[in-house]
Amino acid sequence: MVHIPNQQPAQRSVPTSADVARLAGVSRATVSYVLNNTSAVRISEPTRRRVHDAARELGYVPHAAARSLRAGHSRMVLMPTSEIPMGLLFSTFFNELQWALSRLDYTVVQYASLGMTGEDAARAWAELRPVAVLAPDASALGPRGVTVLKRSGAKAVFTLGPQRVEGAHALLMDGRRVGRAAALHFLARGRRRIGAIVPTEAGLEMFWQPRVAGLRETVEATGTHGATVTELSLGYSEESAARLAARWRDLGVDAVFAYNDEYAMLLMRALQDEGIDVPGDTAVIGSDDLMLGRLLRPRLSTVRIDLPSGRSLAELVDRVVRDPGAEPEVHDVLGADVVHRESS
Amino acid sequence: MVHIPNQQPAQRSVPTSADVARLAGVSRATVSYVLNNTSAVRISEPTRRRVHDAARELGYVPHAAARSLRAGHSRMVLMPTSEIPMGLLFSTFFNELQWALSRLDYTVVQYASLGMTGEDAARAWAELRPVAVLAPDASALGPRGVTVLKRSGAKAVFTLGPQRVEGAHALLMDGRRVGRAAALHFLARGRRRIGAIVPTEAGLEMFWQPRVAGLRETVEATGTHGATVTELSLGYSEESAARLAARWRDLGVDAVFAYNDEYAMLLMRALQDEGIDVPGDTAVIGSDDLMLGRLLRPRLSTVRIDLPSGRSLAELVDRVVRDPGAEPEVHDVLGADVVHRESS
DNA sequence: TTGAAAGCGATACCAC
DNA sequence: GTGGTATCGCTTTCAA
Repeated sequence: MVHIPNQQPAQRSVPTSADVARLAGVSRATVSYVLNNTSAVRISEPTRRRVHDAARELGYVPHAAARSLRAGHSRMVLMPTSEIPMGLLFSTFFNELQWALSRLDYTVVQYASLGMTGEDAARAWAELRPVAVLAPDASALGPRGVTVLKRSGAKAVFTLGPQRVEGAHALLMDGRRVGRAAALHFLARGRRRIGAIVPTEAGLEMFWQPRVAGLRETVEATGTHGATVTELSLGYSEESAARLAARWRDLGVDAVFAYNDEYAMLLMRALQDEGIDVPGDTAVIGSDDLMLGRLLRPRLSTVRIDLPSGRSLAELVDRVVRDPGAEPEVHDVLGADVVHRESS
Repeated sequence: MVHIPNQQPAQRSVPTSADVARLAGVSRATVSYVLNNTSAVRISEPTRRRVHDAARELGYVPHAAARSLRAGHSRMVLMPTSEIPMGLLFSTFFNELQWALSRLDYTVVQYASLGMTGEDAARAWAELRPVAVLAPDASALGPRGVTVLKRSGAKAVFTLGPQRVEGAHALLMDGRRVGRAAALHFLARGRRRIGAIVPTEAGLEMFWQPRVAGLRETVEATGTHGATVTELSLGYSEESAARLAARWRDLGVDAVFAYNDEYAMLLMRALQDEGIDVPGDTAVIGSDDLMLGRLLRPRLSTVRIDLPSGRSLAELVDRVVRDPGAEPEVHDVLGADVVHRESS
């Protein structure tokens, strides 16, 4: 393509270390030594000065790609993101992790991988030659994907989520524990006919399915006589909640576990508007322990989810990067306990 | 560094196109042609096959850095992130934008730039040679920063936030409009002594200061007799809200604009617990139009903030990347209107 | 239709 | 102390 310098008179092309060298009257090697403060080589003060001045004058900035190509490795940590909006809890967690990693001098790259799955996605990620990959969804990666990543030089492959996968380290976040905590709470308080509020919004299955499964399993495992679990769909709107509340008495449910606090609050308000007493007629419990749940009357009971600190996970990642040979470990990182307030 | 292959027996190094060429018995050029489907060159079917097979067998994945180094440009869009957790509204917006960009075949990279400011940060970003930079905080970038980025080859530099900066395109999100909408609402309804709830949490100034400024300006501009604005600090906790509510009657405030709906809900509950009638004694308005505000009684009035779609902004970025010569434009993208419910 | 080779930008070894 | 130069992996022009 022919490039005619038009309105941009000063559109010089991007300065390279060669330009700096030329201007300073030294070799590119010297430029590199000075700018990287290479300790193995001593450069005279006047030369250093000339190089620094030249670099400043040209506005020279080193080229990260060229550097890591030469070095044969980078410090990029890849975090593929999915389109679905996770709740406040998880986005806070990911944010923290990201910051902790950058504090350890990693470059964290969030990469949106449009509807690819498994090996295809892994290949796309591998092109960036990340030193570590933190994939939120193990199922979409698969053992083949892990192999692809490792072959391409990734020293650490982690999955963060409800599943694990062969060959990768896992930060296992077992949502079933959330459902289990709720179930035990209800059963201990004599509730038997348990509803499970499930969001109709697409893409959230990854979060609610394990929670409901945990609820079910626990109810069945305890073998409490007459205990049942019923799934109930709820969209995130007042109308949807009103519709569900309108047929509530027919459902014969005396306790309900909601996917999270927001859905719980929505439902609880609709139940109250319908004249149903909470917790008298129906006990309600949410999850995530949002501050706002305390503002309702009765105050919302909830399952508090404990996630490890971003810092500790960043350190774990760092450790694996430094010792890539180690056997993949599974870290069970999700804790869940009931915060009993007034709605249950 | 000496590398002794120890526990990992199959630790062959990462395959390159040269390895593929060797295995397929062709040259590296041919490998490139085949794998990139170069239309300018026709390769015989048997050769294509051999190359593909070899690539598959080796698990070959091209090296993005090498490729873009050679190409002289990349399609990376850099979005520096700040440590502060923005609200749901903005994180949704950024998410959308990110996805829209990746749909336009850009690689979106979120980069955490630890406490650097201005030129330093810009230099760190420039090392990645992004084709575009979307910086959330104009003030921290500065005109010098913009220059650095452009010098390093960035075709589009955008700021997204309440301020603009010389040389960069701006997606101006003028928070003062939010305060203005609230002020007009209160004044029209005869309220005079207006409180402004301001979060004590650090790092949020960028969001609330413009809102409060807009509130102030508007009250002063209308010159309503006896109208005042008082800033009131509130931490995100029930205790903090209770403390503020306890001294409420002394404050003599008949209307209060909260930084956002969450703080508004927190305060409103505390006021009610203190026996203060909302909206009778004090009108309350929040902002962001959270669903949960509708669940309180009275339903929370709010200032709804309109942000443009991620898609339209992604297209704007794309347009500027394709025509980098264009004069920087300022796009005023934040709309604000009052949603009057019951608390005001 | 295929191959040889230049070159993108930075670094580090080896001479001088 | 400083400078040449090979090299990282890939694309692309030019010749064969």
